[in-house]
Amino acid sequence: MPPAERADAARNRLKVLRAAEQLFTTRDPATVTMEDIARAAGVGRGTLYRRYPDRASIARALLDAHEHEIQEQLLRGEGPLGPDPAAAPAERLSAFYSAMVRLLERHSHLLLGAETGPARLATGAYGFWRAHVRMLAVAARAEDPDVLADQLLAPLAPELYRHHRDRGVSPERVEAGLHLLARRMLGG
Amino acid sequence: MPPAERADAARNRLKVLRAAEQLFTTRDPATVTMEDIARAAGVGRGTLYRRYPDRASIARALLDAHEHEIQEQLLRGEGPLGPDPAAAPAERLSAFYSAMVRLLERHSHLLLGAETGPARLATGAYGFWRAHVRMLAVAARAEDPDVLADQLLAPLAPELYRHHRDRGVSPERVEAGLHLLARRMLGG
DNA sequence: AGCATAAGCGGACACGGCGTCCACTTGACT
DNA sequence: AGTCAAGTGGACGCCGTGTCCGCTTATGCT
Repeated sequence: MPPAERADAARNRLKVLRAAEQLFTTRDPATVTMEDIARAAGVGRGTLYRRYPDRASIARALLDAHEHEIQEQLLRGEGPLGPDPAAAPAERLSAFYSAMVRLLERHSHLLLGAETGPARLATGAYGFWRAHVRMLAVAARAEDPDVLADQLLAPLAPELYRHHRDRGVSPERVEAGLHLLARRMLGG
Repeated sequence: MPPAERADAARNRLKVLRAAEQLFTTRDPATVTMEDIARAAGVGRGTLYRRYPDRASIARALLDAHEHEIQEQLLRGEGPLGPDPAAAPAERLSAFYSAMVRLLERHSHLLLGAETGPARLATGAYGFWRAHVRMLAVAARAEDPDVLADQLLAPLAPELYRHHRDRGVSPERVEAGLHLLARRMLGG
């Protein structure tokens, strides 16, 4: 097994994560540099690079816990979010959309810091969401689940969510639009 | 009126555009640098910057003609693509989707070179597409046309299209998915 | 044709972020 | 206390960006 993390390393990891979270929520995540984070955390550049190769990996580390929580609920949770066989696919997709809107609302800064553009689609998390939505599409006897899954996930793009919010659109309106999408595309 | 473009300037503009198009289609657009383009075009960096402040503006110049063609058809064309009052909104959206898939298929390299991420939503072209789709949503008596329009445009994100194509999904399958979306969301 | 002028050109330059490397420090284990 | 691997941090080289300015060349006028 891997040797335990050294005390100073752990201390620095926390300093880095705190500083990064602060910076991401304060400024435009795209403009935050590695050096900014290192300086704010009070560590050297080398120390930062030792653990995190780039900005995205730091954002991902910050998101990890939150994303895992949702993934956990999808796999084992109660109600329409979890694998309830009684719930219709459309209902389960709606519940998933709601959970994602909550995630976006709370952490869109991090999501934007994590990956924007093509890289997002190659993420492990994205693969998980796709697998889930694809499964729902299959359950709803959709024509082409592979394509449909990505198309149903497209409106969750973090940049679109931020765009809406910045223009004064409430999370509820976004959610309502997504629920309609779920009902129309997977509804009985 | 502005003085006419000098002959050498015009010559260089063409050299730049040809070189850029070549580079964009050959390599990953994201990795093409200004210097690459200048070198390939056989002009100095200063000359390049004189006209184009960044890579995106070059890609946009290359796209311009194609996008205007579609915009022209939306405004004045025949059939369901144009402003045919006899065509149902769902039908017109399907026609729009088909046109966009053709554009993506032919020029996804340029679209990726132009803007990826948040910037895309602030583009003039995107605003035009949104206005069009919004109008169709209104015609179909949709609940929240502003939000719906963006959600209907989301699956046209160039990065998603490339992602599909790279995984062996045919344009026809993408198009079929979009047509289904159009029918379900705006259909009678 | 010759000239004056402004538009165009292009390379040198400074800046900033990236990622690496390595000599030094510090913590863990005996 | 001693050993040694893990960790640290800043200096360094690289690359792309965008600007600036002295030189060149097209153009229009006489």
